[in-house]
Amino acid sequence: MTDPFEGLLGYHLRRLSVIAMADLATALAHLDLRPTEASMLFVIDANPGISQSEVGRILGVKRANMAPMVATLMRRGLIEREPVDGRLQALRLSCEGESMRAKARACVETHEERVFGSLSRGERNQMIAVLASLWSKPEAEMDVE
Amino acid sequence: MTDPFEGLLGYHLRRLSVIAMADLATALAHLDLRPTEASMLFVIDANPGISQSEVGRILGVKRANMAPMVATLMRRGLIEREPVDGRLQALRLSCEGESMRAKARACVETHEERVFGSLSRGERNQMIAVLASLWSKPEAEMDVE
DNA sequence: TATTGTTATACTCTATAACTATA
DNA sequence: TATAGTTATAGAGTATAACAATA
Repeated sequence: MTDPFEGLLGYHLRRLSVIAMADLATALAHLDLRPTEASMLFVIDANPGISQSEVGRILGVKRANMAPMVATLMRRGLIEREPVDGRLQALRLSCEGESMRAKARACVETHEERVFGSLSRGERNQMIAVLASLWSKPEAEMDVE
Repeated sequence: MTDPFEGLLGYHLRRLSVIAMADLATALAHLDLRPTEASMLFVIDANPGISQSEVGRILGVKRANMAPMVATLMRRGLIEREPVDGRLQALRLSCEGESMRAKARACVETHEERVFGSLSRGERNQMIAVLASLWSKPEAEMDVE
């Protein structure tokens, strides 16, 4: 029988994405981190003093769902908060947070090698360029909130 | 600031997959179908007489979650069931199911054009080949149940 | 002993709505 | 009037466990 998904890019995109996410989630669980929490550490590290709304905007996570995640990272002492004005709060990694970020980064890179190791660096970069051009374009059309 | 996700294929894979799935879900909602239900119609159409366990195995959906979905499609008169032996049930599309499958297929193709339209057919096929080689390989290592 | 199909149930992720405090 | 942050809650999607019937 003919494969009904043969020409459907979206189908294959999703199947691989699900497998990759499951692998990443399992790997990060050893650090007691979820994928989104690790991403938050990466974004805050790259943008010290960023607000949590902005982190959510970058990652595509809604304000309402950011609150409990930030609370969790605060409770664990991985990030610190400092008021900028009456409503903005600047987020930064603590020492433990920076240490955790480094471990998470290593974890993610091992994961990438495990899942995408059969592709050369050049092939991966080419894929990244194509994927990024497709998902970072629809910002205007998509309703990110 | 440097983009912390710049070299991470998995990140871009997921971001695009989420956007694509949201677009597909919205499009299929006009037919009152979820993406997985549409996929089921495609698989049953391509494999008349297939069992629901086998459909689940192909799509990566667990037995326990297949039951209510099959029940829904039966209730709507889109698929029919015939006992093969005491435990296997052969699934087939009804007339209405075949009509719905055709509509869903058109819907999916329009969706693919909308999301991936900036890629040539050749680029898409190349992407599909790479993605398929990555996700259809780990069958052995992954625990699909 | 392994498999099909079913039910019940829990957990995660995400979405909406409403609220406050502030710009 | 718009935005930041919070809380509560509802809805998908997916996970496990247990069961009966059958191979």
